[in-house]
Amino acid sequence: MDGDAEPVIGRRERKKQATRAALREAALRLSLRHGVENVTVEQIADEADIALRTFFNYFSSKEEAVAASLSAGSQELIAQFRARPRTETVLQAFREAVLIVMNQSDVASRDHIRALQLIRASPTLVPQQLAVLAAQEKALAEAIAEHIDHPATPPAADRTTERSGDALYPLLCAAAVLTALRVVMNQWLQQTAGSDRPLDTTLLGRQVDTAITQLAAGLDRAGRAPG
Amino acid sequence: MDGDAEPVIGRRERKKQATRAALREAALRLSLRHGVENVTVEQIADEADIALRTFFNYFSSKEEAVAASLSAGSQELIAQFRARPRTETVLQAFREAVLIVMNQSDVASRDHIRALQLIRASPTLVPQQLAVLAAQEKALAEAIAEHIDHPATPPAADRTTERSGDALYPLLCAAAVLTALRVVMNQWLQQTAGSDRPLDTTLLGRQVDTAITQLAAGLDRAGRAPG
DNA sequence: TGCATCGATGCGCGCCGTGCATCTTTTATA
DNA sequence: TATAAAAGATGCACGGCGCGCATCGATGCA
Repeated sequence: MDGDAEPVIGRRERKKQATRAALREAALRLSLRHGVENVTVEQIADEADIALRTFFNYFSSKEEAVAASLSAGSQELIAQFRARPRTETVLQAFREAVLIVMNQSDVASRDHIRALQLIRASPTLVPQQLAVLAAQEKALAEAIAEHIDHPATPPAADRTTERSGDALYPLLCAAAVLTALRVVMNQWLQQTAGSDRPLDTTLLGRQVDTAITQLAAGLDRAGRAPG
Repeated sequence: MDGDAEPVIGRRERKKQATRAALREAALRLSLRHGVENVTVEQIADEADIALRTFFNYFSSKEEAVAASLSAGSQELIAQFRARPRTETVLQAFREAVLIVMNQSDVASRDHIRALQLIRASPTLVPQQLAVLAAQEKALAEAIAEHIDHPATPPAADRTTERSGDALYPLLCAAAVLTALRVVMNQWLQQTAGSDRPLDTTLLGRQVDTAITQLAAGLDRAGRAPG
């Protein structure tokens, strides 16, 4: 949320961010080159020209360092969702936010995609991806609650009986759409595996639309017709 | 899927399963008593009276050993879903399967709940839980595809253009309902935290219904009414 | 009964993650 | 500017982790 852009940042803070970025990028680069399993923390620290001990001041494992590349894009998605006008429904707003983030050809965005590709290639990182998503869920749930003007923590504590459905909605909706996005992204990454540069976002956009449409339609289906 | 019940099982296989179960139960018991962080693999092996080295022949970490208690319940849920008649819609069938599994007062089921409680208490295990869910997704997606009579791998490979929506559905639906179940279970475990024995499944049943109903309704909502 | 197979075990090694003490850089203050 | 305080970076050491390897013993089979 308030992650960026205090105008006054000392040299100390800048160096910390630089160190963190160097470690994050080194972890991603080496893991893409040699595979996550074949990279040691010491190699990552050397590549970034940082002491081994210092690595652990920033990340508790190499997996966490790689996953850090995901985190940025995740927060960006939440921010874009919050920027959508309230005239849009929740699912409409989410769709637009996804497309905006996808079409950013940022450096951070590129690393985000690369990290996702890496995760597809190495099952060790799947839990990390899902952990990032879990954190995203909480943030998006709050954003959704605000979007529909449903205060997250109602001051009146007496109506605890039947508001359970309403209290559930933001969590459920956030979890569902992020899960849908994950499924679509996985399919898209699978289809575009191998090709490096172009990254056809139009196809991804169509698939996001398909998934959100199905969610909005209720995604129930009848069983096989008898006989 | 085919995990159980060849009638002829030699002593060797039985001992293997016993060893695995002993390690799994020891890991869960010690973790519940002392917290996951404060338990070493050596303690688990000692508790189960198994050599330390042998532990790693079965699990690659204590987290994996604890998560094994989840896996059983997960597979049971898929099996119950497959057993539902095709006259039920996908979401109806899933709801019934969940309730059946929840009301089993099995020993395995009890361990399943205890493992979930343990996960809530120790963030180290969240990735493991999500990893189990990821595996569940794949299995449930296949079950859903069969339930709606949608062959997972159609022999005709020519219609690759517009069947993307249909191919997406099982994955999307499986991911969505399992995510919903996870959200509801987390809320329920939070509410019932502290009380050991009763485990009010009726409340859980209501919340599962609420979540599935919202999914079936499309879970879209309008933004805050302007001005 | 003898042999082949396979799991359990002990040993050793390299990596992981962290507490602690120290050094260096940055920031605040006189 | 000079100097002290604060905070991050680094080196060191230690215990746990995860696994390859060789060996032993139990099991299954002829």
